Amino acid sequence: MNKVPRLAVERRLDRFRSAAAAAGVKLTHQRLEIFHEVASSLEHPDADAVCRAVRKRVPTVSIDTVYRTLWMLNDLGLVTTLGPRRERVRFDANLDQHHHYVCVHCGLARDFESAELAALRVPASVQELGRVITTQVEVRGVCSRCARTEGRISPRGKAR
Amino acid sequence: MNKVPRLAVERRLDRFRSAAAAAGVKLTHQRLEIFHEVASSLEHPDADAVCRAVRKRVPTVSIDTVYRTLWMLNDLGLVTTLGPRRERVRFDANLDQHHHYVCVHCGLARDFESAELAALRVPASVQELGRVITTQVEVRGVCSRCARTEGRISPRGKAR
DNA sequence: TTAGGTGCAAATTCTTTGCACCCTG
DNA sequence: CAGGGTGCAAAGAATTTGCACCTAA
Repeated sequence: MNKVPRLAVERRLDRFRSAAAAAGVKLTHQRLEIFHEVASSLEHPDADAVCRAVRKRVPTVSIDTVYRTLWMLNDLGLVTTLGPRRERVRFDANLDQHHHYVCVHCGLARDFESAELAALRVPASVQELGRVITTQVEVRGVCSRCARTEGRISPRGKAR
Repeated sequence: MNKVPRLAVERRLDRFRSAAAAAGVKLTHQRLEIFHEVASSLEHPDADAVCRAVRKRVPTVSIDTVYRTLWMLNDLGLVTTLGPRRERVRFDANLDQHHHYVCVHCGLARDFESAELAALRVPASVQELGRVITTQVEVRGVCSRCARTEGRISPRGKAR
């Protein structure tokens, strides 16, 4: 349950300040606290966890501000998401070892296999975290159909 | 937009039939159609897509039966999920190339880095699908804390 | 000052659950 | 025939949105 090194957090906050200035978004107390929480945590918290943590310092923050801020940070490229990217659960009947290519624009998903990937082993640091059950590669990109359709792609704009 | 080869679908259906018998669950018309839909699709459909497809053949299936069936198939180990595993969106402020270890039991997530993984390149078949933006490895397992707590782990039982 | 940001409450969306009837084994 | 399975309707949970007031720049 370590923390992100102080220096790294500072660097991230600085990056936020510049990005905010560049994008013309305001640096509110709430936003700084929300970003600080994500930037200093190794837990990859969800919105609710961020909200609860931030409330210790800003008791009035609301969950909707947390969501709005996190997605804004995502749009600014300052945070990414783990697991669901605003998608629903999807099911997969392919039980063979395989990996996924997912289009961040339309959600298209395809399996792929790779002997090279199948051969790789996870580093020792991972073994220390616990037992390993599966190892999957998730490649995110823009599928050729979307690339054709859109002049410019926003990895997560208004589109849902 | 190819299909899963007929033979592979048959094999999957057979596996379902045996697993169902072994687990003592009934092989209803709905379940067969639902599994057939997932087993023959390359799309990794979500519950709603499965429901719509199945309704073409069984107009009365309800979305809740689809959900119940899909999770049952998951519990039987006949399907897996892509992306969200019944989790919420989680945020990550680490912008360096890294990978994730996620405990399927408690949801603990940790970053890890690996020169070996960073060096690997995706197969050509993936390039054909579209442009690649990120490549991340997701290792799923049971963290040591959960392994200690639980005698036996169900990768997704009642626990939520 | 003033446009963008916040909190509140209400709306949405996705998913799950209770229950009475139905069908597989 | 018995007990699990299904559909319906309603509940829940997570996330988003409309709006009036607030505040950083």
